[in-house]
Amino acid sequence: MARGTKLTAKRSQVLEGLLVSKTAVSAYELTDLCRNTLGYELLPMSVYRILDFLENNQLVHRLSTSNKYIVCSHISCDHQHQSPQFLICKSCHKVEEVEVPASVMESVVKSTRSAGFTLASDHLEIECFCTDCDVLEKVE
Amino acid sequence: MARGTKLTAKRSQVLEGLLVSKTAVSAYELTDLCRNTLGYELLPMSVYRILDFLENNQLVHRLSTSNKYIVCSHISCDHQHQSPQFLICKSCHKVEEVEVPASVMESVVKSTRSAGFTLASDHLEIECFCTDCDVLEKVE
DNA sequence: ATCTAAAAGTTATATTGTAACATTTGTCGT
DNA sequence: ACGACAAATGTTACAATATAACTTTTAGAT
Repeated sequence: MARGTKLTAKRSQVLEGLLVSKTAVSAYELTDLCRNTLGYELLPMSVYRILDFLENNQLVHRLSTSNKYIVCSHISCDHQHQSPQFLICKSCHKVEEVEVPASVMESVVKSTRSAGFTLASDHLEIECFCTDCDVLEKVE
Repeated sequence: MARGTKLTAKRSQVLEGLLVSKTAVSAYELTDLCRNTLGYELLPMSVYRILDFLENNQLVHRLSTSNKYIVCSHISCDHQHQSPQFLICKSCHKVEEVEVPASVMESVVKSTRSAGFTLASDHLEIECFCTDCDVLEKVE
């Protein structure tokens, strides 16, 4: 792991919460999950801080589209991967992770650069509806 | 405009606020701007509702990455455009709009479909740092 | 053992977003 | 024009999210 890096007990607990969770969760949802399901004593403030740490150390992704967090799927690898692209259901927040094709990433980097910007995220987020929710959307 | 569609006085005021603003703004920022700079009587609740309306009528884009709003740049056109891609400065929220290359959009649609998802947004959002803020980031 | 920096605890509060219900306004048929 | 109905807006209260500021604890280093 990078520097400034100790995976303390509390941090492991939060990470465990994320590993247990099947969907992306908010800081508060994660706090509840850790307390109610796993029996850990944690307060939202700590969870926010720890999520910050975990994000900085590439252990979790923060989905800014939904303000939720999801564990990095390559948490146990030590080699490089393509950038992840998260398909996020707007309705139920189910998340599907796929790799961003290199060509797409190149295009994004290129347009970013030529506008004088620097890429600030390690992934792409796409707002979607999953199969289940898509049906519901149309019924309503 | 689409159905259910009346651009009332209040709605115009909110739209005017967005047109005046140089960066993407949150609902609360927009409320302040409308009240303080433009002298309109508006409450956040109304602004939320009106922004909803404006979004549904393709007059504004909601940037879910930052929960801010920006006026649609093609507000006065009647022809079709490529999907916009917003480069959003994480720090100062300056927004640059560029067109998404057709090939990129195809790829996104394709990966979305093959995961069984349906695209739910009319644009892409890329988190960046602009030139000014990028420097600051590195100094801190 | 003591000093120090990092981590975690604690409390309060700022910010953002919505629910629920009341009132006003505009549109339509008669 | 009149009443009826729907759409829009007003109003209040509150839920949910996020952070600031300060205190205490913990883990290493010397």
